[in-house]
Amino acid sequence: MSRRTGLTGYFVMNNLTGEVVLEPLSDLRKQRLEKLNQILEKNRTAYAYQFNQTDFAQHVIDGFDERGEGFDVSLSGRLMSLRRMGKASFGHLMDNTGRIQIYVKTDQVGEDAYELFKLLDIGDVIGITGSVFKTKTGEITVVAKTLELLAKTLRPLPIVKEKIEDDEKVIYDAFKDKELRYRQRYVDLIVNTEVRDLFVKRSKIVSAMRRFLEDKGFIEVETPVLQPLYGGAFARPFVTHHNALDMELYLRIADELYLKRLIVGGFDGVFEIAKDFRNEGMDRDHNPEFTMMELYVAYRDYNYMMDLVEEMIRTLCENVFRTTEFSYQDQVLDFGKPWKRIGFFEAIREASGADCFGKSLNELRSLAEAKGIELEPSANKGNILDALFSAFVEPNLFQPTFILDYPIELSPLAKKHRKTPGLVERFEGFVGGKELCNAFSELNDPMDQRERLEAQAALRAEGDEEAMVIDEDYLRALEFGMPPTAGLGLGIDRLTMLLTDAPSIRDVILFPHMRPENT
RNA sequence: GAGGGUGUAGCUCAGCUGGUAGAGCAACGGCCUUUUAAGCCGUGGGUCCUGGGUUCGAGUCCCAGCACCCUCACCA
Repeated sequence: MSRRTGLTGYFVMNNLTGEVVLEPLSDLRKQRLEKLNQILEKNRTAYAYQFNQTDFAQHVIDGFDERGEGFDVSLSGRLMSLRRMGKASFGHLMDNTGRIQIYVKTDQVGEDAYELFKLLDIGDVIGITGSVFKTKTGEITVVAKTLELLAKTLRPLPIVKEKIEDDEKVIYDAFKDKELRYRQRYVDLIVNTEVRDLFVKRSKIVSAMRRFLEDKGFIEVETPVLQPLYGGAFARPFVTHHNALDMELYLRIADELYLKRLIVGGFDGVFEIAKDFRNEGMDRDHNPEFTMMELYVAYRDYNYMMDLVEEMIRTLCENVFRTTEFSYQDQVLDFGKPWKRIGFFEAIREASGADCFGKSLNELRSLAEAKGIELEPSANKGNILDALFSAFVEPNLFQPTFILDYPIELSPLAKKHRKTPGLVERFEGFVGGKELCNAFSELNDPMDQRERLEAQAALRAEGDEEAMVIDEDYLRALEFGMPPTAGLGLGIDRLTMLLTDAPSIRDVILFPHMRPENT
């Protein structure tokens, strides 16, 4: 928070302490404010109300061959480069579509407008009208007939100079400090066009997914973010407080239990694309809030869901990217073929040589320890299997793979396997070494579900903070009868990482979580 | 949580075994009406992340802290 105090400094409040201090202005900022004053003397305002642009940079360039020289256009955008030569200047204007060169000279715009132009800085938002021509070096350019300032920048933009050499864009002194880029994403987006492109792709991925699901007849719904009980995943929640009700509420860790209530209610196919919140560690694959797509379909099982995931990802890749092959961290991913399918125990056996199926807790413990896994004394069967899987199998699952038929201990909401006791009908999809999605034939037997949640409650009582809590209303819903149902959760952020070759989840989240800035 | 790395001008970075801070770009002033990393001449610009300590003297060495990055651990 700050308010302007003339030309000597700003009063700035520290967001953490509430302390207000006078922060002196850097010379660069003093110069900008001085320019603003000069502009105001001749121009009334430096912040316009509107501008009617008729064209966009890229369209002007693309349409040049057809429309020819001398075509009149009006454009608005941000001034991104400036080459002044006395009474004439070149620069580049960047708008929503791209960059185009502009040419401003006194005898075209008039002296008043040129005087104003001299006070502009890189980063200023302007509107121009003018006609299109090609310079003698062959660049399509708009020569300005009128020029107005739409918004003055008071802070210097990190200048990124670029040159086209052999059709390759060479960037000099890129704005690349990761901390600044994440904290001031608005600057990152202005200056680093590939960042902007990535988030456009993310948007297209989500809308292609939505279109695919709607075309299948599923409907999009919204369920509570603020929940009196949380469930649907193993995770610690964020806790908040409702003042009027004077009660604790949790930010959801998953949509699952509410969406299945809707299947009970008679919807045959529902999905939700929304934020979940998990109060856990952060790393390159985890942000405390992240976007999940969850889908539930009545009368189907996990076999149907595997086919659907394959079809959905393939269709989405074709529609958005026109390809099913993606380079991810120097390897090639292929979403065009059916995914590899392998059983959970089989995968562990293949990767580690340990045959864990049907073993007792003590047998599992010695198997794991023989393989060099360190275990908490309190580790249960689920923990040990999970540890073995994470250590030996998960890092090597690069090509799209479904791991299926998990031990029942790891999956309290999944239906028992129809053939093999001790397993549930569940699969997880792994791509690029990451867990991308998780699905099961949903447990719809209310008595079985109660027993499994009670087992979770027992774990909780022993100190497992991530074990699930018993949700009586959910059990009541199941007692009204839920059709056989297939359910899926798929991480949108991770999918975006894979399809845009992003190494960190922070690169696909516009405003990733950061510790507070210490100003 | 552990280990490693980074933090210097608006941006990108130099700065040796300790001697009071530098470059390129940007900015400011001057010249320049087809330039494009425009050019030429000139000028200014710093809480060297913060706080302690050692020292005659600290950007540099020591201690503590903060932020970010990487690896590992934890965590579905």
